[in-house]
Amino acid sequence: MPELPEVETVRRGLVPVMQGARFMTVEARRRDLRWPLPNDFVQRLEGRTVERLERRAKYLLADLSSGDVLIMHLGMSGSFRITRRRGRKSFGHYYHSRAQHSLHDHVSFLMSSGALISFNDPRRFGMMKLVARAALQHEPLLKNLGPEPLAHEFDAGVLARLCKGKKTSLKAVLSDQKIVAGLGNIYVCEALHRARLSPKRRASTIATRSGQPNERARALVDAVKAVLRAAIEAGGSSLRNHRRTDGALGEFQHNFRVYDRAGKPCPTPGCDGAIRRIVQTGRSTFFCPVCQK
DNA sequence: CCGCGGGCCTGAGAGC
DNA sequence: TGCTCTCAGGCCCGCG
Repeated sequence: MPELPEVETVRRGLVPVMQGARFMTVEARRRDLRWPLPNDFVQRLEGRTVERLERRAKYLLADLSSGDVLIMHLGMSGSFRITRRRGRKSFGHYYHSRAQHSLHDHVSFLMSSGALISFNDPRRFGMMKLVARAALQHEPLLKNLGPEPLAHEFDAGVLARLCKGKKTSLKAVLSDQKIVAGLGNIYVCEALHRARLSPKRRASTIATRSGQPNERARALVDAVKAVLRAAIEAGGSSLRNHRRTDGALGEFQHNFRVYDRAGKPCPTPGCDGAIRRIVQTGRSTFFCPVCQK
């Protein structure tokens, strides 16, 4: 489900109720997420304060007063929902444990801010993991991630160097979290269309032989940044599972130019092509064969 | 090292 | 209505 804009939308929703707040009660109803939650999961959270809630690629990172970092990932179908704790303060635990949780609400946090945060994930491809902050740079989930696409360090030169000599497609390269971290199937397709580059194009063709960026590399980096910024602005894309933490839908799906639009006319001004769906490395790709070269 | 396909899960939607 | 089939926004692993 969630790519960078959706995860960032979730982060922004959680910050007001999590950052600076303490875990009062933690419940793990289902521990068998992508990987099992550790046995001491609840104890290592309860009583701790979230000092900062950050995002790296598609991971949420909660920096805790204990020196641990809670790493969270939404997988394909994960979402966080905030409801206000009802009743008197002393009834907090009662309402938490008896809360009207629904099927697939696997983990919940009752925070000192008064918020009840529920993690819902039907497919259970999501995960939560606790690691010591001091060991974070060795964390296997994070250590091989490429640059953040919205950071200054991600530019045409960096992308060109990473694509130099690569025989694989631009679609595969942009989907690779080791090259650039945070894009997924939707935003790769959307960025390539904005840059007018074919998803089938060999990645090496955005760099000179020496690895210098060409005009295509610049267009692609600009397109990636633009589409991500616009999608964050719109609260992400809601296809089936993504919701903002207040339950509202994201809006960026209304701005898709190619994703899930097979057969529809290409939105590029002056282009009379129709959007096509093909399969690359097992996943759907949507593009316009006329204006994307 | 690199790229590909399979697998992990559940649910929605299409077609019969 | 209900069955079967396909597909879904991610990522790890093993294979060649």
